[in-house]
Amino acid sequence: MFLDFTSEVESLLKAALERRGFNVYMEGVNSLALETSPHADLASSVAFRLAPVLKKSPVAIASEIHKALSKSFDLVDRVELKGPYLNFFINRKFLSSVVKQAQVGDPWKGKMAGSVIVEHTSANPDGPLHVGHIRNSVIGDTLVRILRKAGCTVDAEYYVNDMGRQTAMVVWGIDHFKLDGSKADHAIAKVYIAANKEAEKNPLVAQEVAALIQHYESGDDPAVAKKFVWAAEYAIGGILETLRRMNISHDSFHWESEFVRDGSVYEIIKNLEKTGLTVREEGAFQLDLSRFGFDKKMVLKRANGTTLYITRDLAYHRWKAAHSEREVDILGSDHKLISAQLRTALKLMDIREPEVVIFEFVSLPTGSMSTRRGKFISADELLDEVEKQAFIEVTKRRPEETEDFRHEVARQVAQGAVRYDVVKVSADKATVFDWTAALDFDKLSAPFIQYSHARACSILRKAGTPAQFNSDLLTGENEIALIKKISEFDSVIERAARDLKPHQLATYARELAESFNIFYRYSPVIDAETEVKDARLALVNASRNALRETLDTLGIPALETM
RNA sequence: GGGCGCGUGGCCUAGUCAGGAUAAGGCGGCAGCCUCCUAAGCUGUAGAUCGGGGGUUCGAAUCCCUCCGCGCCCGCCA
Repeated sequence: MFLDFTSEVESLLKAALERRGFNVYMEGVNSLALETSPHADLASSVAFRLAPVLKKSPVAIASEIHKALSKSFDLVDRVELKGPYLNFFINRKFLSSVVKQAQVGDPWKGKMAGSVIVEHTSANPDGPLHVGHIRNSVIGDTLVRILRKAGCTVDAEYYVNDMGRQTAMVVWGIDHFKLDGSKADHAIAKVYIAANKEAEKNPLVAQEVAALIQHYESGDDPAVAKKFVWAAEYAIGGILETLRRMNISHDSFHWESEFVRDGSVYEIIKNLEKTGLTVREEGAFQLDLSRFGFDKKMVLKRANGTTLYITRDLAYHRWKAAHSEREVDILGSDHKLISAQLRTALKLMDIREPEVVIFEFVSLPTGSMSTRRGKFISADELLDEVEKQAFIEVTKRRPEETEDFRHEVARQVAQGAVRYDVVKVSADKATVFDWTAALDFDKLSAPFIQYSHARACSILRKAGTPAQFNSDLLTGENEIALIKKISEFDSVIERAARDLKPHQLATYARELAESFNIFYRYSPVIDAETEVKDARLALVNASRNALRETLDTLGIPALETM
């Protein structure tokens, strides 16, 4: 696929540069200055980089390189010299091999290896996921899928914050108010909000909550421990149900308490003590990171002896580092500082640091969300509404279908629409939640891509896949553009897996669907003359497979009819 | 006040990390395309001093400096 073409161009260019003795700039990323371009399948502007060193004009250098290029090509058709640019073009063999490879199996499966732990969602068990949380879940789950597609073995983990103040507040809330029997996570939110309200007017609540934390951490009261575990499990149960609605699941769960019970939190504290950077101030045990640019000290233990989230998280990260070759954390922008401190502390202990993907906040038109104040739009509500709208849209288009069919399509369209809306935006862009946009199923959305896939399936249902075909007959501009787009899947995956940027795959998915739709519009398949028909059917099959794999990697259902 | 992130047509966004050859999509606007494989589609058109200013460079949306605006953080919360 495209990576094969890329590496051939790289070796051609490298060999030519060596032949001319131009190996000055052969270090570093993209030293050959290769890029995709409207002027070529792959273009190099390396001549510009060599010009100041060689003291010659870029045009002259490009010309010399061009002359020095080997003439024996495999996937390259020709190299055109265009002023200072070297333009590489793919050949017929490449196009044919893409169509052929894409007929069966998963030719885009990457060659990356190694075990990766991706921690995502890890929302506190104090309420349902809201439209901000799902940015974490969708980015995380999409990265899990991308890394797997790239060839890695991935463990998706949920870190359950059962020891924090929020959970203690929930436990206190359950003791003083009634869970009302609504969906577990929503019921938990109600008592949590009520408890917070109570705490605002009654200072005794804070004391009781602190006592709960102490008892749970010391393990001296089995009844308290039972309450914490029950509350967290109850809330997480509801959260997982919501995640399932979005086609998201975790492979393993680690509880904060696990790292207290096995003593590793205390080992961490001991190890940090050895750095000589710890101090006791006002009774609290703290780590001074000022020499690394953090003006606030990192508190490891409260004055009352209990540990904090950050301390337990250090222990969890030590465990993750020991059980993987690469670890990724998905965190909201409110964790920027704390995660930087965490990485510094890990470095001090000589523990491998995680790669951290930070996403910016999702806010409401009325301001930022808050579970504690009950100010949020839940993921369940969003999914319900989107599904309702999708049902209306399906019914408009397929009124003759059964209600079951329309509901099932609506469910899968909604699932995709919600995921795509979230993943299509780069993580470092803050967004404002907008109902109108969320309920719009037009071009920059999952249904657009699902629809292309369904169209391909429809053709294949009618005409089948050809046993024999001659892909050299696929010479139309739209056909060639589509084949190229299909071939790019592997390079998109590799890049997204390396940079941890799932939105790049979302962009690719849209482009792929667009290419297919244009082909669909201009290249009739079923009515074409036999040989052309078979070749086009093969291309439809290749497109269907590429669309299916792309959707699958985005966690979006690939509907065969909609 | 300090740290980090963001600022691209009326609105939302890609491109920025690895500087290159006419700044790319969507929504909305206007004008077209269903005797033709699902029109959740396709085509055309109008609309951008890439937040402002300076700098580096043969070349800057992209790198550096500075200013402005917005977001997040600066808890013995997570």
